[in-house]
Amino acid sequence: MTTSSQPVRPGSPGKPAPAVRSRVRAELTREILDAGRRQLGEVGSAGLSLRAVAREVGMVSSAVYRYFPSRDTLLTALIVDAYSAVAGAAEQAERARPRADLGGRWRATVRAVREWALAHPQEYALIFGSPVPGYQAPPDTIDPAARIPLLMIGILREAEAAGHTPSSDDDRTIPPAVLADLAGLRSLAAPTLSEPQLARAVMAWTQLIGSISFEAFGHLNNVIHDYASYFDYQMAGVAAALGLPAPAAD
Amino acid sequence: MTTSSQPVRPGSPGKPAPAVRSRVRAELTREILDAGRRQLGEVGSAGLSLRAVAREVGMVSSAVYRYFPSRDTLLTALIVDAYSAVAGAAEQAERARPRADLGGRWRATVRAVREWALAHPQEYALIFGSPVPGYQAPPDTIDPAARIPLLMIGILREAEAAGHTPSSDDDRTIPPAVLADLAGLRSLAAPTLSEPQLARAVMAWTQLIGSISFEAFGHLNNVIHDYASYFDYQMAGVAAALGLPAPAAD
DNA sequence: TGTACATCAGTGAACGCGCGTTCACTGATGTAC
DNA sequence: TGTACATCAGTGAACGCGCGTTCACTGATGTAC
Repeated sequence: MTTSSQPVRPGSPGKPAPAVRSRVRAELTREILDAGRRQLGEVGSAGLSLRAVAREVGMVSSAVYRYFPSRDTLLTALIVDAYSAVAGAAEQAERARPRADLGGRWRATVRAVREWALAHPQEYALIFGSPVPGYQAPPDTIDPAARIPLLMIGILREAEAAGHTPSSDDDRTIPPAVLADLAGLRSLAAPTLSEPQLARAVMAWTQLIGSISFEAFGHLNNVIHDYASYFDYQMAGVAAALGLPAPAAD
Repeated sequence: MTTSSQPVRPGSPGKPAPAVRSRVRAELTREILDAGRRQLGEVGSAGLSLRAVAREVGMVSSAVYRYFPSRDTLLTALIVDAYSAVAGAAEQAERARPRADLGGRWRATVRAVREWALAHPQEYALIFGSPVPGYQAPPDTIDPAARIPLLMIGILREAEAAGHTPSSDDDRTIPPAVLADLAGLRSLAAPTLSEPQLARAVMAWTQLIGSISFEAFGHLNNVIHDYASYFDYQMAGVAAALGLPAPAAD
């Protein structure tokens, strides 16, 4: 979606420069997206304007239409990019922990999401805030949006395989309608996890984004001052409820 | 904020109609706000326009300035109204349960918030979604925004007085920075609640709004289909963690 | 009760602005023979 | 290697639109004597 032209290796000296044009095209596409991202940071998604983006890239406004056929297409590309960026940050942080440190991998994941959100507030708002009115997210956004939840579920599956499961203090019976939804999710993403554990996972995901949104949108502004500590405390509780072991010492 | 003119009893026949003008003014102020609310439902907060509101009320656009000195003032009034509306809905639902049914009062509160959000998605997005870019919420919004959290804390205080406290399975030590913030909150709002319980209360508030936002903004669109059941299940877990008794039978 | 003046609500025109999108065009880059 | 043609990127003008806000004005409602 982001770059629809074929990738070209920059320095292949054999062939006589076959795709100068397409290389330039890819570069400009990226420049436009970068400018759009900067725009987003200043005026938010509803104020994103093709003309302002064109101005920043140094083009005339109509030229942008060679790259994105409409404002909504550009917005979609930015949304996909944002999902990919936050997922990439989370995956990278998670990968940096030793495989055996399941608690540490979980913590690295949630911390990375929070840190990315604070570093890119408008991009975060674009994907996790109110939907842009009149804009319908195309299916292209589904896969990138699923990466973080899948990453979290992956950790839980490994934890289960390693014998880490929640203490069964929360053995409420699950209503049938909820069970049905969870069964569907299980068949899609996590055949080995139990329904109660899957329910906890979905709630953990909700709680992660809910907490970051409260911080980013200022809803606990005069209540919690050291949000990093509060967030860690909150997420440690979530991890414990999921049966994850404490993180290894740093 | 909403209505700055003095209330006038419509049918006081003694005095010779002292304030026809101010009564008309109050009515028109309300009409403008209603139109603004309708606008909001169609185009979202960023697209809210004074001119469109004026058109809907049947005024010329400049006439609106007799009632709201700028677009942002109108937006603020709408935000305050939205906070008041959702808080009013929650308080009313809570009040309808028998005082002794602490679990039922809690459940009525969270359900009322969810139902109000689903019935007024754009107003919900206005107060709990991404902040309107370039708009700074004035202090007028703080009190109405605090009503629901205070309602929830009130239930917890009564529960504590009645001997309902969480089973101490979550007796993690709280980091000092978090403790300090919670102590500040306690002195403001809930002198009798313990810090761990206050922490759980803040998280419950986060989880409530996080869950409703996930539903309203479509983040679990193809995962949870029967969201009402899922929401009840989730919130029952939160209530149990807070030590609240199960709701009385309906 | 009646008149003179002050207050206020609403009008209509105008300001300067930015927006998304279309279109005919120029000139440069690539391709086929 | 050289020429003829096709493709493509970017230009500049124009379209029709809606926006927030200001301002001098008219006429109706209220107030003081």
